[in-house]
Amino acid sequence: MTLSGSHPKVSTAERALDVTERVVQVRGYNGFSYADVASELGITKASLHYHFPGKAELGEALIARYSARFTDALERIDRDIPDARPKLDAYVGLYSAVLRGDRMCLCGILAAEYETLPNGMRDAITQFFEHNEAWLAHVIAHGQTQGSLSTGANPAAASRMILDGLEGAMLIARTRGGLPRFQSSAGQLLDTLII
Amino acid sequence: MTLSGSHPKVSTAERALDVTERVVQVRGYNGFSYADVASELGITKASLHYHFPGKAELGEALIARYSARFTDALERIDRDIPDARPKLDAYVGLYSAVLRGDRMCLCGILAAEYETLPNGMRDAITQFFEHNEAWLAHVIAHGQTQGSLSTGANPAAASRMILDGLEGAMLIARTRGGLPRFQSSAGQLLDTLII
DNA sequence: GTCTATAGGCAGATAGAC
DNA sequence: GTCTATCTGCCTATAGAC
Repeated sequence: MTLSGSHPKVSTAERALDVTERVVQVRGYNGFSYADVASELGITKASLHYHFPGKAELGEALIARYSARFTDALERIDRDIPDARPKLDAYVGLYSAVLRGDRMCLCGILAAEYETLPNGMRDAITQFFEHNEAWLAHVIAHGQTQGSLSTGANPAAASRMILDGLEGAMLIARTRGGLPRFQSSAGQLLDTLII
Repeated sequence: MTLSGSHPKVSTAERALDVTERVVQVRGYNGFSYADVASELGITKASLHYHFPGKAELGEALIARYSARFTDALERIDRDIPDARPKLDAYVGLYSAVLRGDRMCLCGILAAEYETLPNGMRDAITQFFEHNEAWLAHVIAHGQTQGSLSTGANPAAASRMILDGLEGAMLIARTRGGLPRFQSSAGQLLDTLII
């Protein structure tokens, strides 16, 4: 971490993760190659193998960084926004930002390829969804005791519906409707779920 | 179509579609090869190329058959079940049957790989989702005029929420929770949506 | 850290015999 | 319709020089 300028130097490994993250979110894990990433970085495939020994390790590092950032974002929402419904709106905002870059949720697209992935990646994907569900359930439960939010379903069931609905909405919006369809669907979901 | 026995002869092309359908629903379009399908059929890759000139044509034939069957199933539900909510339950049942075979909805898994697919496949996927949404909207609107069903959302919005929710629930259930999680989530979705 | 060179395998696809 | 044989290209991965 540099303190000097507005353009801190970024390691090659970090830039490789940036490029890989994008191509995987667009084309999937089975739809990208070391050659894709290396050529965009301006290095060779062999150099990329120096930073990440194999595709599996690159994939695992990818999810690890993505999950850590997502966790940070969730903690920030929890800290900065007091009421439950605005928290959920901010959660939807995270998804909107991804879709705006014509990307799919990383773990959503990897979930589709689940059966072809190495075990380390599978476990990390499972944990990502578990953590998201737990955070949503916590926000909903807290909103209920706070009195700022009420729903017909219990927190665990409501959190599953939100996670499923948002991932599905992203998946389908990328084939037609794009961001407007996603936002309309996501807004309707929260409006219907929160009484 | 044979009328004779209980084991009618099935053409190689048809059997090839059966195998391809399964491997794509499990591993995705970028996760299977001509070799996979040919070896399971007990023929060579070259023979498979006789029936389907290329992977794109095989993929297009696959969606065409899948969509036609799905359309038939929807028509049957519409004809045989009078009330809206049981129709929607039967619709969910179509998804449950797919997941029971450890598969993902064909067009759902292909939606994840959308950016890597040939144009013919993309268009067919879009149409599949459009048709599903239109059918759901029609069922909901009909149930409303019938008086057997009411929802806070309008039929178009409700149909999007159902489609998104079910596709997302399938996607995530395959990584954890399986069929029980899907059915719990789907049931909750309809219960919440239908007032 | 990055390179050149290369290995070994599998991909999708075609020609032509039977 | 199915086969053998083959092509070309891309894939992941490694060895070893700089």
